[in-house]
Amino acid sequence: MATQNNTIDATKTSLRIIEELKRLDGAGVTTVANELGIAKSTVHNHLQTLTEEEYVNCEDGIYRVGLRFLELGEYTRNRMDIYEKARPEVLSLAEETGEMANAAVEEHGTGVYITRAEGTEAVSVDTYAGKRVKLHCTALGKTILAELPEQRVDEIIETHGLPERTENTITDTDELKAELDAIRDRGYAYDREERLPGLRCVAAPVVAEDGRVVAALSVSGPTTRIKGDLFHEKIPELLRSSANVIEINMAYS
Amino acid sequence: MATQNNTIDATKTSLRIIEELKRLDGAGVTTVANELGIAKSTVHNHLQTLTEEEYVNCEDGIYRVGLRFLELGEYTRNRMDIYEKARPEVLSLAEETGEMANAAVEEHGTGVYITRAEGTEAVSVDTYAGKRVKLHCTALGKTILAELPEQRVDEIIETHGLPERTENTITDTDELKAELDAIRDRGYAYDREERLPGLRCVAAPVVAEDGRVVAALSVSGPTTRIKGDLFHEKIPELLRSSANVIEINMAYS
DNA sequence: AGAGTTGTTCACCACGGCGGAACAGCCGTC
DNA sequence: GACGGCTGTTCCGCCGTGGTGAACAACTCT
Repeated sequence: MATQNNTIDATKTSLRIIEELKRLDGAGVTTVANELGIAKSTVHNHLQTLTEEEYVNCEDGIYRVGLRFLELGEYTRNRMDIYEKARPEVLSLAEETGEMANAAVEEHGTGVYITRAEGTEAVSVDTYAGKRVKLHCTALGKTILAELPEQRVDEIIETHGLPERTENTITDTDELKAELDAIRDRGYAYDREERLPGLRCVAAPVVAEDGRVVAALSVSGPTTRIKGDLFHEKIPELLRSSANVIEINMAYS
Repeated sequence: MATQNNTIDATKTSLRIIEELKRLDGAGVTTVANELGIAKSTVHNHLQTLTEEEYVNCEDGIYRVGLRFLELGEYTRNRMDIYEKARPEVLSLAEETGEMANAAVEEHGTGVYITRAEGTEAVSVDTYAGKRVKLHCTALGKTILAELPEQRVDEIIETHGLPERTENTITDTDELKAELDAIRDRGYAYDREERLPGLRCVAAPVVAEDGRVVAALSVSGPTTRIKGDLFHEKIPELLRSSANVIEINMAYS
């Protein structure tokens, strides 16, 4: 666990314990200790601290992640102007298409959903606000990548790799670069079951005045429904239109 | 900073730095260091760690709380069955009253909003999902207190006190106890500008089969509008009805 | 170019985080 | 009801590391 930097190890283990609690959906001291391969007493001390600070709850010996994180998360989301600008557009996208509409931003080289809305026909998938996804295997992520400087794209590929999620996932750097060029020309991106089998996705970027990409919008639904004109014309048009509204709103405020 | 327990100090300072970042809406190393009275280098090391772990973002020397917290927060909220049961009721309460409707739970002796909805006439206040409020000065909090065992109420008063928020805030223990008795008899609670001037609130508890209070629902609006029959009859009735729906839904699932 | 910021690095030192073992509660089982 | 087998908790010692202040670097303003 030792690192060359002056980085604080205790904090890292605290965070790792929290992430483990999330992964296990709540657990006891020994379970976490075994899972992470650290001493029971260490885990106990961390959990005691986190509980005292009200970031973790303990009930009947089962520790769970607390709502303190919701406070910090919602707070930071509400402070993002892109969020309040994007939310109405995501809602109307969901209403107009009847499918699932999402908005995401890039953070530390991964995509983070900031809001989503379900249309009347929407299939529920594994996404929720705050959910993090790899950029290369989603339409949202690929539009964002297409707008980032190439140097940054290389960095992201370097650190995150191009892990395969389905048989359609782009796992080759050159292939991805070509795809990004195509997306940039086209103005929007497709996800043809590259992250989840059966799920198609269209996404368009929201670009600020200075040319930096601030977010991406997407509509996703089952391959059986998202096809033909809808896939190639209607949804892309709706997305570009919504993105445009947001871009204008952000420029004048 | 030393404590008698085996509690981890490094984690505490990390958390304190994060809370400070939230309070300051983003800040640099020196600002945080001065504000907390700890060494620059210490703050720097913590922020570097937190950035590396992707809990904090750094842009142009300004550190901000990251969306990682949203991930954990949304995740834990979505895992609460009370959340998905309460959400539709909160929405319909907002629709029926036109005002702001909320749901909150108790955590570590404070009230935490888990969801809210704005009616067409709703005034925007300072609440958001995840927001934490003292229990004694809100209708939501008082209904929860009224359903908790007295021993627990005493504990909470002990640790949190009864700080004055407005001139109407109940700051006396005996007075609060009497109010809780009245609430228990009545089945719902009032907030007559006890937390914010001009804001009135009605709340009802959601109680599980075993008698433990799991959440509270509320409707809030300006004193000028929330009055008369609405305040004393209609809204309380809507709240009790919604609470009942949730209670039944939770019992059979 | 200077003086004021800032963020970063460095090396030292004491203290506290880590771990192992011992202790304490709690639940079933035979 | 004493016994294992499981928890969570406490205790203590030692090595490691988190905290610090001062020196360094990068940067913005006069």
